[in-house]
Amino acid sequence: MKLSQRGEYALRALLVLGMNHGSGVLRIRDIAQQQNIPRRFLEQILNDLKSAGFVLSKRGVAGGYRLQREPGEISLADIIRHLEGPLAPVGCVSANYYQRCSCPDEAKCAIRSVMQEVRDAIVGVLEGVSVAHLCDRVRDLQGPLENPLDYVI
Amino acid sequence: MKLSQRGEYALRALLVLGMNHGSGVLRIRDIAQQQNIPRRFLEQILNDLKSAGFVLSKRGVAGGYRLQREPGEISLADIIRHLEGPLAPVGCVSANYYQRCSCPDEAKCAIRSVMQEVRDAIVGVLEGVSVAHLCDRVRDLQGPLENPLDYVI
DNA sequence: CAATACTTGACTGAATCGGTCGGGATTTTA
DNA sequence: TAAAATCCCGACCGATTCAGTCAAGTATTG
Repeated sequence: MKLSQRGEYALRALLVLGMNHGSGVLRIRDIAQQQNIPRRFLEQILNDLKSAGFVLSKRGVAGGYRLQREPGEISLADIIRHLEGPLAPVGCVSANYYQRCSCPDEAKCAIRSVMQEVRDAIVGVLEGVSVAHLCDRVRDLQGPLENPLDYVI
Repeated sequence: MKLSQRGEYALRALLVLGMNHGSGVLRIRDIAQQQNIPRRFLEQILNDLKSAGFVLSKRGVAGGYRLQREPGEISLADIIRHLEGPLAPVGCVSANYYQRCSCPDEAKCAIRSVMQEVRDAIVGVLEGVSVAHLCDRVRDLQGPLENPLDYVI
C-alpha cells in the first residue's frame, strides 16, 4: 500500500476541494500552485477523479472543480482504491479486488491469515476517515486561528 | 505495502525453513519445487536473505539453507522491511526509512496524521508475528494431523 | 577428481511511474 | 460573435522496478 505520488496529489487536491466545499469551483491552476503539484499532471489526476465520480467540473471562463459528493461521504479508502487498486497487500485477501493465489488451500494458508489482518488494519483506518474528517483534522492541527483562507494543506 | 512476488516467495521460503528448523539444511531446489517458485529466482532471493542475516547456507554436496536466527526472533516486519523497504505508505511517517516530504509543516499535515495511523496499524500486526508464530498458525490451521512432513505451505 | 550445491553478477522484456505535450471542446464575457 | 479562459483527451517519453533467466565460478563431499 505504498501511496504513489499521484495518489498523494489526489488526496491533497481533494482536501483542498473539501476545505472549499460549498463555495463554487476551484481552478486546476490554483490548486496546483497552492499545493505545488505539476499542473499538467494534476489535470490528468482530476480528470480521473471526475470520471470516478469524486469531483465534477465546470468548463469555460469561470470554470474549475468541486467535490461531487458531500465531503463526509467520501472515504479515503474509496479514493485510494480507485487510484491505486487494492488496499490489501496481497490479492487473495482483497475484498474488492480479490484474486486467487497459487497456494493449494487458502483457508489453511498461514501467510494469508496474517495478510488478512494487515488488510483489515489498513482498511479499518481508511474506511473510517472521510474528506470531511480530514478537513476537521486540518482545523484541529492548525489551531483555531487567523484567516480561514490561510490553512496550509 | 503491496507485497511483491519476490516478497511472497521469501516469506514462503522462510516459513518452510521455519517448519524444518533444527533438522539441517534444505536445498533450494526442494523448496522451489514444494512451493512452486522458479528455482533461479529463489536462488537470488535466498542469497539476499543470507546477506541480510536471516538465513545461512552450506555449500557443496549436502548443502542447502537454514534459518540463522531462532524462528521466534524473526518478525515479518523485519523481513518485509528488508525486502520491500518501508512499511509506511509514505516516507514522512516511516520510522526506519524516514524521508521528509514537501509539505510546509509535517506536524500540521492532516494527510500525514492519517498515514501515521495506517503505518502504526500495519507495523502493529507485522511486528507481532514471527516466523515461529507463522509456523504455529500453519499447525493450527491444518489441524493436528497426519504426517508432520505433509504440511502444505 | 567428479558431482553437487550454493554464489555472483549481468542481462532482459514487460509494466509502472511521474510526468509532458498538442490540440480540441465548452463556456463566459466584451 | 469572437476572444479568452478553462477543462478534456489521448499520445508520448524517459527512468525505474519487477519478475525472472542465464553463465560461469567457488566450495564441499565422497
